[in-house]
Order: sequence, then structure tokens, then C-alpha cells
Amino acid sequence: MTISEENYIKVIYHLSHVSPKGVNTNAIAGMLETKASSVTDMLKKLSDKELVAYQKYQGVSLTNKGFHAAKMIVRKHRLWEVFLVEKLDFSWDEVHEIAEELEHIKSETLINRLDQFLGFPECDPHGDPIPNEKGEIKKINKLLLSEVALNKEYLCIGVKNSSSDFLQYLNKQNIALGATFIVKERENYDDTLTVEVNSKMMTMSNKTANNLYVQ
Amino acid sequence: MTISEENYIKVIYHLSHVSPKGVNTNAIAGMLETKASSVTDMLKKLSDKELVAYQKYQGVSLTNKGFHAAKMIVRKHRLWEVFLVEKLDFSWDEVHEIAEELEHIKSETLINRLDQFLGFPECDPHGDPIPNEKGEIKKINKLLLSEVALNKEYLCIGVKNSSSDFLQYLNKQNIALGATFIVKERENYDDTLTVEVNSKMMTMSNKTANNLYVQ
DNA sequence: AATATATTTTAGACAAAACTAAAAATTATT
DNA sequence: AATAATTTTTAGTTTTGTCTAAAATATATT
Repeated sequence: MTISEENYIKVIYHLSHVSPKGVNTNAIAGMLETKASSVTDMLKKLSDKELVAYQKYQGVSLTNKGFHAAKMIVRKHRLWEVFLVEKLDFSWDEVHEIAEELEHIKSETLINRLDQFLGFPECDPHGDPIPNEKGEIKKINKLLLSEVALNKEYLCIGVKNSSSDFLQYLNKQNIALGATFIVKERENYDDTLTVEVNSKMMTMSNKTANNLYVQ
Repeated sequence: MTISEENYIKVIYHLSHVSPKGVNTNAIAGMLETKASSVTDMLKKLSDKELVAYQKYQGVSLTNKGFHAAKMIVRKHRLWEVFLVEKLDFSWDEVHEIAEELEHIKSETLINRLDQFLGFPECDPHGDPIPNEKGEIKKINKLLLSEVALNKEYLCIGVKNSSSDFLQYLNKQNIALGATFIVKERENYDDTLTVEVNSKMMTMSNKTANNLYVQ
């Protein structure tokens, strides 16, 4: 697989969680910042390689082969992110771009040794689960902070949006994985929350709360 | 720079140690397993980018810019090799191929953090020096085991040939960086050596001795 | 010095992955 | 159901890096 093919497979994988009935050409083009016509070309190629099931005008989905390939790419991406944060002291908002390159390094042995070196982590620095060698993903029960009961303690276990803007905002607010939240009040008008974050009070927008996974 | 451009620059760098008066098109083609005509095309491109000084039929050499770029690629390659051997327990004959891929990862920050994480190593697992952040290379005084005085102790500090065949042969003979050698006898006919390797006697061909750097 | 051999370059072509513009199919709206 | 709007595909180009075959230059040999 070329890097380009891998990027398509990965994007189709992520989009098929949102639209499981078949991923749109345009959606793929949007994610890859390319044109729909380029996507069509690539879908034919991936279809010939039996990585996707593709019918003209009907969207695509991954075959078993493509699904497995996608999970291996995600596995690499997330393991490298752990490496960058845990071993090289990058912060969670800096790692995505570099991992986008590292995820295309071919060696299976490399990635399995890296996994071992990192102590077989289950999640990446944003709380996303890391597929194991076989492609199995441990499902984690998670809630959005925006949907949580009042006056109960929750633990921050991930972010739904891992854009560096959002992550930098969280850094500024001292919110990281492992932070504790107690929602004290929910404003009816705009769903603004009053939250105790690590024992300190703050006001949190619904948009923010809606991008924080807790347990 | 594309991966292909980087590979050309790196090969020109290595070949210019052997032929400092200008590197041949054919030599480059040989190293990259491509055709001379492809090399000519690429040399024009690299010349336009001012990475090499190129005159038709006269061979190429690196400009200062190209020279620095080459050293940064070599730096990455060798640091990743140290990482693979020291942290992921690869053996010195397994790392070259993987490092060939890793050396093209773009981030400067990444490589400097990796350098720090590894404790600013001066040599890679084959004893080759690692350029620092500025591209400076610490020159190491080294001799070939084939040229050494009899009955004096020498330390193995590198290999001249780092093909996996040779490295695997050395593994089998329990020769690694740090091994001690005392040459007891040199056969006049074919320069075969009788060597004490880590206090154990062995017979060593001239070809082998000629590929071992000692101090 | 003339010729033979080897090396290097040019010219033209191809595959991969992208693009633009136009055509076709699907979906939404009246 | 007909038309409008949107989405997707096709057809034809472009760029990058490669190739083959032929031409040009340089080097070696007689």
C-alpha cells in the first residue's frame, strides 16, 4: 500500500463510524483536502485491491481486509503518539502531525516492539483506544461531560475533538486526562456548566463539555 | 524535499567521500538501483534547487546547502538506528532498512528530542559518527584491524561494511562493538590473521579484518 | 590521431495521484 | 411528477519520478 492509499483507508475507517451505511465521496474529499474526482479514481483502485466495497454513486465501505488494514494504521498512529508524549515529552496538542508521518512506516516488528517498549498502552494521549496486534479494540464505556449527572465525580478519560486549538485551550484550563469533574449546575438557557475541575470552580461552555469524555 | 530527492542527496554525500572530485551518474544509479537517465533528470532538479553543483558530463558535488541537508538525513538515520538497538532491542544487522524509512520523517523537533532521549550518542550501532544538531561530526581516529601492529590490544569501534551478511557473521563469531583484539600472527601468503578476540583465539580472513575499525 | 568503448544526456513515453471542466446520476423541492 | 440542486463520475491534463532507445560526449586503445 502506498501512503496515499493508506490515508484513504484511514479516512474511510474514521468516517464509517459516523455514516456506517456507506461513506460519501465528498466527505472523503473534505477530510483529505482533495477533490471528489480524485476520490473516485482512488476508490476504483482500492476496490480493485479489494480493500473497499464500492458501487458507483452508492458510497464505499471497507472490506474485512480494508478494515484490518485501517486498524493497523490507527494502531501505529496511536502508539507513536504515546511514544512522543511519554518518551519525548511532547504535549498532546503537538503529536498528531508527526504521528501522521510515522504511521506509514512499514515494519510490523517495529510496531510490535514499540508496543512492548511502551508497556502495551490501551489508549493514546487523547484517550482513544489502541488496537492490539490482532486489531482488537477494547471498548471503553464513556460519557460526554455535557450529559452527566449533577454533583457526581467523573474522571476525564478522553477528548472527542483532538484539534490542537481545543487541546491548547484545555492546557490553559489545566484540564488533562485524569482530571476530575463535578458538575455543580447546568444553565437551562445555553447549557453552560458550573464545574469543579480538580477542586477548582470554573464555568464551562456546552461546546467544551460536549467534547470531553468522562467515566 | 521529497523522499526521492533526499535519497539522492544522501547517496551523493556517501559517494563523495570515495570520489571527492565529483560523483558519477552511473555510481549514483548503481546505489539507488535506478537508471543513469533517471539520475540525470534528478540532478537537474537538485541543481535547480541549488542542492548540488552539476555540469553536464562532469559529475556532481553537493553545495553547502546540499551538504548540510545530507548530514541532517544521516543524523536522522543514525539516531533512529540507536533507538532501534538500544530501546527496541533490534540487533545491529536488522536496523538499516527500517532506518531508511524513518530518516525521512520531517520534524526537526522530533529528531532533537530523540537525540536527547538517547543521551546524545556520538556513534550509531555500527560505529559511524552521528552529526549533531548543527551538522558537526566528531572525527574519530580509527585503524583497520588488517593494518594493526602485532601483539597490541585494540578495541573494536566500528565496521567499514555494515551489510547484514557481514554483521550476522560477526554475531556468529561473537564480535561486537567493544570487543578486544590482539593480533598474534599475520600469514604472509594471504594476510590471514591469528587473533585473540575477547581472550579467545580465532583465525580471521583479511577480508574480515579489513572491515573492522579499531582503536 | 583515429577509432572503439564506455558513460552520460536527450527525447519521448508511462504510471500514480492529483487537477479542471463537463456529463451523468441522485436527491430535494416545488 | 417535473424540475432544480447537489453529488458523483468521466474525460482529458498535469506533475513527479521513472523507463527505453537513441544521440552526444568523454575516455581508452590501438
